[in-house]
Amino acid sequence: MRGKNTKERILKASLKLFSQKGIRETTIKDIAKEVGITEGAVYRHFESKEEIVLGLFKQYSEEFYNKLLNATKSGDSYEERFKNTTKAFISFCFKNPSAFKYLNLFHYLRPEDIKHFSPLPKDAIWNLIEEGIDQGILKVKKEYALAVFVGTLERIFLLVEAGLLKKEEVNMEEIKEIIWKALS
Amino acid sequence: MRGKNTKERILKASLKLFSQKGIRETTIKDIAKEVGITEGAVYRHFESKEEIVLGLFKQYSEEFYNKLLNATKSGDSYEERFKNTTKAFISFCFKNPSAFKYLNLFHYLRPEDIKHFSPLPKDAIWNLIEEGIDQGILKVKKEYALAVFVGTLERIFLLVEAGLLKKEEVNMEEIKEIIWKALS
Amino acid sequence: MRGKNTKERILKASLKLFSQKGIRETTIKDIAKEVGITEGAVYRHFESKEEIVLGLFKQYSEEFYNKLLNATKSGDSYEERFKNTTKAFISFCFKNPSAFKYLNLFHYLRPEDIKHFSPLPKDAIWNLIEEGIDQGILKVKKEYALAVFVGTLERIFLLVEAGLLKKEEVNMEEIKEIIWKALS
Amino acid sequence: MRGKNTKERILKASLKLFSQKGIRETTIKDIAKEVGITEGAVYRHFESKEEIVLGLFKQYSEEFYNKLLNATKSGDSYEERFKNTTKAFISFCFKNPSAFKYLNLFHYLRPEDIKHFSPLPKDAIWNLIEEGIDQGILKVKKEYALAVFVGTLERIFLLVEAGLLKKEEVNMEEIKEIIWKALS
DNA sequence: CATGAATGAGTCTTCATTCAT
DNA sequence: GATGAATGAAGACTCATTCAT
Repeated sequence: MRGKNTKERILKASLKLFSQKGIRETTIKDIAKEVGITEGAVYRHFESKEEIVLGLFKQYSEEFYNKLLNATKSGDSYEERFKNTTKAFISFCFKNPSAFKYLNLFHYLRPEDIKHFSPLPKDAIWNLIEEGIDQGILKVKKEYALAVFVGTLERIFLLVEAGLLKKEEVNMEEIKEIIWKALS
Repeated sequence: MRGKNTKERILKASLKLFSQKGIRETTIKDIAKEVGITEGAVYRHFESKEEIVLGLFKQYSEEFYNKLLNATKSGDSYEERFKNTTKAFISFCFKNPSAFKYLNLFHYLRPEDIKHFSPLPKDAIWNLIEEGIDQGILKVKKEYALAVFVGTLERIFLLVEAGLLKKEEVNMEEIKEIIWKALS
Repeated sequence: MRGKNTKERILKASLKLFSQKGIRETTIKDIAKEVGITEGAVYRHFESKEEIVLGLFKQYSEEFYNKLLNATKSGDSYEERFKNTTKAFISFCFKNPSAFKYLNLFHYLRPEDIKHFSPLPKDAIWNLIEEGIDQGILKVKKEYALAVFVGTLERIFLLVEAGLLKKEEVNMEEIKEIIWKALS
Repeated sequence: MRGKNTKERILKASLKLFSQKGIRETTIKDIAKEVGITEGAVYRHFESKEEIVLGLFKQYSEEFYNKLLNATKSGDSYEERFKNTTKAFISFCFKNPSAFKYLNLFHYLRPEDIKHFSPLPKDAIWNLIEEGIDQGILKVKKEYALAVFVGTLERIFLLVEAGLLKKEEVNMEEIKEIIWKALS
């Protein structure tokens, strides 16, 4: 074992580059260079570029899902659980901006691939919303609720990424209130 | 007649393929075949693939911007203008799904390229929102308002594209109300 | 059309190199260099190396089969047809030594691939032999007869190729007599 | 015990794989896996893949030669020695099909390499044939005799390998008669 | 002696672009 | 204006060989 954690380092470098430049635009050589090894070495750890691509999606998709799922369960009232879920969402975005960008990339570039994975992050939110509607707390069509929830938070993230909004200016409490007001 | 509008046909075919498969995944040969010409002929109308890519962005970005801008001006009250803008947004999405998907691709894959263009569709919305805030009608931070507006509508579109929401079920009136409630 | 008959020239060069060095040992670059083009150009004419490999097998396998089949039908007596078939075999070998070597390569390297092709050269001989046995002219098990016929002639060819026997010393008449004696 | 005879086990595994898939198609990793060791370990026993390739040829070429040579000497009459040699040939083929296929591979893929080795199996037969001709027992040109002898037996083997002839149906006595009739 | 990570030189294949016709 | 053959620079992947452990 010459390098330590090479597999992990490859995944990390891949995520970074994929989210920065895109999947097709990132070559195995780019990844190898970022890690500090040669192209061939990558293939000792992964059978193909596709394995890296899908492996990363699976890993972060599950991680995000679990974070959201936990949040949907933590809190005394429905509203608190709702709030915690928006927090968890925003929190994941900003702690793993590369991962979040990467996951979103799939909506546009590889919608077909997404179908093979479950559960997906949105499923956690979906369930939360359904529950809110069943209890009469949320008052809008569930698809609209999902769109407001996910769409708004994703855009907040993109505005920060684009430099149009400062990270420090992101006030989770306020954002949660806005979404809550829209749906209830 | 056959050779007429070849440039337009190339753009149309490119948009279709780019939005379906991605830019990198679409070759000049693919485009030529879709148009019914040969590879070399494409280069009689465009200097490079990049010219097509950016040309398309410019064209639809401007078209979308203009549609939105007009909408922000048409209506007696601010609320009506706001409503008309959401309608114009949704309307553009569903009439030009390829173009909308294509424009969004740039947020993830080529954020740098976007900066060279102005005005961008969001600028029209941005102005509308600023105005609403100045007049005390909208009550939230303008970045949040933009996030809710654009994020929600984009997600509605994506849900339809993904088959999770039927086009017929999209009720503009209701959606406008939700956004309006969130921001006012 | 910059070069003439490029496709044909690729096939010719491939056959030559494959039969000299083996299929795996011959690269697309080797072939391109032999033809006087670049690697990429090969792919305008063939989708893959495999297409060249199998295409060549099919082409010469059929040609050889047809030559043999015609020979099995030309002649008044069975013996004369038999003789003509040995002549046709030897004749094909020496006129197309590359092709013959190439076809034989498949017995050792790609026996599986052979199964997908029919008819094969040996089928023509097989039928001739069966007929001879049915008529009571040939007196040995048909598999043995095939082995003597094909094995002997192939070895004659290999001895010439190896420089152990001069082409001019190959006396078809005599060889036919030997085989005939063995089987009748 | 496990590490014992590793060299032999590598050779055995290599022969098996080479004869099944071809030399180029067999990787050091394949061989190592078959033996149950790792790639690096192979290089503790052999300096290169080429050393294995040639080592195997040498080993089995000599073994086959010796078997044939012994047979050419065992028997009271020339005819009996001739018969025993055909038996020895067939016997070697069927007891070591991998080795026989492997040796034959060289006729097509690496004729140059063969020249460096002597004696070769055919030399034993060559001498037997020359003797038969000198004694006036065999009546055909010696090259033809060699072709009939070796070609026929090799083809018998290939027919069995291809599943076109059952091993049980191979009657050495009869085959020897056919060859003898052809040459005497 | 053995491991298996890493190297580096290929190998097949793709594709934007050029250019002779 | 159009064709499609050819170029040339990459890109994904392979594999014999080396080497740190």
